[in-house]
Amino acid sequence: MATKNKKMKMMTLDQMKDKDIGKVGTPERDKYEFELRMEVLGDMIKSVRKERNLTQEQLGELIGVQKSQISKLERNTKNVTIETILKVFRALKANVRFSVEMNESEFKVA
Amino acid sequence: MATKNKKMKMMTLDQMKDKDIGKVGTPERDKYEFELRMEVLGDMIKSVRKERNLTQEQLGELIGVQKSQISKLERNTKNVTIETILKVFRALKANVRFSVEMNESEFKVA
DNA sequence: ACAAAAGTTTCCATATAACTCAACTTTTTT
DNA sequence: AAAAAAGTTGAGTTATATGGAAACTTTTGT
Repeated sequence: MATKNKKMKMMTLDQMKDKDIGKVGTPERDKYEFELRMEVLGDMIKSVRKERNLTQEQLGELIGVQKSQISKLERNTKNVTIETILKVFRALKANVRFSVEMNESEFKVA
Repeated sequence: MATKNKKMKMMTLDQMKDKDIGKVGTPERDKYEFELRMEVLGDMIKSVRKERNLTQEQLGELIGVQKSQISKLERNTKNVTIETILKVFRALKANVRFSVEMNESEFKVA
């Protein structure tokens, strides 16, 4: 495990990538969340899928699409719609949350 | 203000709606974030736009689209792509974050 | 080293998101 | 109460996301 603290519930995707999600099998962790930047959404899907021990084909079956479609989503070959994102993560029993944060300072009225 | 605590940095969209974002002008708050559920993304855009004191037309100009397009986005007439979401919030100088949380328990391997 | 499984890529069709323009409605201002 | 500003709606166009099928490549297992 990359982190020292056992109370760790949040991790970035980079952290995830670093330690390779596949290897992490600590059973104490029954629920956690991690953030992601938009560009890495595909990696996000892949990570969660792996965590669920599913192949692209199996995930595809859950959703009702071919494995090639899953591959495309994971590899970010297209700009993706919200509906698709939700569909995928719903199948993976994962909740998606969006958050928006405003940095007041940076905005100047024209 | 709907909340008692001044350290409040997180609020749901429902809370936002309740108190009408337009009225909230407390200057102490230089940066905050709130979550949103997918279905209310349009409201999210509207709220942030209002916070920025922009009209739909002005926001449209920033992005390079007509005000009617902004209206449609705010009114959730369509399923929207990530690119569009990012484009809008980027114009509003707001950072979007997606987070995914897995609920281990709910998943059963078939 | 071979076979099987998993993942990727290309070509293609179809559905729909993104967008404009113009007319219309609602809200705000004076 | 009128005018102006802001927001909404509908019709139509264009770009592109979704998806399938099949061949291909990479990885994993034996």
